[in-house]
Amino acid sequence: MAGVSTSAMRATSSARRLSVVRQPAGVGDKRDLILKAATKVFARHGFFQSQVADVASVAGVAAGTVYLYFKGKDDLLVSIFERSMRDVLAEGRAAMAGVDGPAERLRRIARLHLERLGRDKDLAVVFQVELRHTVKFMERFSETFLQDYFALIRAAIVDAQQQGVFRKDVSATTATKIFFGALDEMATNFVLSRRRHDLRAEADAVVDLFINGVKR
Amino acid sequence: MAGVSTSAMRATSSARRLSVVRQPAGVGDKRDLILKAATKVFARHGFFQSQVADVASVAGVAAGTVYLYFKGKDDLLVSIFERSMRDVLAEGRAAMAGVDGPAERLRRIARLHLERLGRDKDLAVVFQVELRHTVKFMERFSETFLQDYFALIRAAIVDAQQQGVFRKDVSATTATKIFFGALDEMATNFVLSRRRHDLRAEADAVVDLFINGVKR
DNA sequence: GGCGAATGAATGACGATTCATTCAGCCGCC
DNA sequence: GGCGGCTGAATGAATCGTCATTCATTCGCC
Repeated sequence: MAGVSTSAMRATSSARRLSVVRQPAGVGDKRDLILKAATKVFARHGFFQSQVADVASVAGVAAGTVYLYFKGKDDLLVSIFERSMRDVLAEGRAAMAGVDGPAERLRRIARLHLERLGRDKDLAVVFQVELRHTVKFMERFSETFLQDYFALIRAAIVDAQQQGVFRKDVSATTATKIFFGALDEMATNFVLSRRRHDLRAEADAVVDLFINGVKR
Repeated sequence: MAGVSTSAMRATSSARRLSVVRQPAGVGDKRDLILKAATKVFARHGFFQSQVADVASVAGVAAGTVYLYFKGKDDLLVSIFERSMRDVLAEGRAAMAGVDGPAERLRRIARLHLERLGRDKDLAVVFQVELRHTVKFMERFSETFLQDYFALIRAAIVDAQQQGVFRKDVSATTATKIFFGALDEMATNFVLSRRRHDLRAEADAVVDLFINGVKR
């Protein structure tokens, strides 16, 4: 515990070099540090079983310090969510630019989706499990993140339909849910299993099946 | 509240008629009553936000009574899960019997899956949201229920592959996850939205897309 | 010396669980 | 048939632990 504390302090102070205003670098770093610690702790023990004091100690700060950066325990979860969400959507939109083939677009989304979660398992656990604690929370989750994310997928599908590449007799909305659902299940499976997963291959499999079906 | 209490007592005592041993009928009823109340309360407020006292009061019993039937709060959740699970699997297996076409089998599973959840929204909420609180819990969930449920789906797919109706170049396991994931997302969507859903139609859409894909 | 950041012990609330007590039906005895 | 006492189910107020949060104090830098 002393070790964690010490290294955390070293990290903070070294990041503070040469800035006139100390806020930006220092504050950003500590906020990040706490958020990262919270992700880890929540992933390992679950949100309700985690104590703020644990998060603080993993971050190498005192319990009270958490409250200098966050409104409360809930705010930690919300912040983890919002930060990642911003990144995902930005990355997703960027990846869409300049890609035309609908199959290729869906493949990009699928790979991005699974590879991002594959990169940070703690984050994946928080997204697949901890963020779904409450209908209240999930509704909020849906209304912001999913809304936009679904729109991204849906746009690719609608385009393909208009180009005559995809069937027009399936609702784009339904197809979107199915595509997302398949990806989400892959992610959950990855989170729950100890085996290694070739997430890129799984992403491709989802796209293949979504487009071609299982029929011979 | 007095009303609830009274009717609960009436139910109990009326069930007690003419039995030499009073346990069986009476106990079963009260356990059920509490379990039903727990489903409702957990669905509305979330497991961690729910108090045992609330569950008790909805069931029309005193807080302490809950502990005569269940080991503790967790046990309520686990029991809801296990009871439904038993039913679902039995119903699923029964529905498989005597159906040959793989498409038809999948359709049966899909309809059963969504229609069951559609029938009792509180139960649906508990299954889609509350049962996924913790990686620990989800692992348990996976290892029992999903294991068997996946096997049910997988068998249908493997059969179809062997009959030459489905492609053999996709892993049956992967296909199973995708199929389940799609259904699960439909269910979650239903749980989170206020709109009415034609769950039978959605089940059919999932099967159609799963088999034929979106390609024109 | 003064300032803001950080600390962490103390507080207060909350809620799961317990258990001493009540209650109702039933039995055997007179 | 009626009565006192037994049994075990049910009660719910009190207990006990557990944290989230606060805030008086300290720290370290300009």
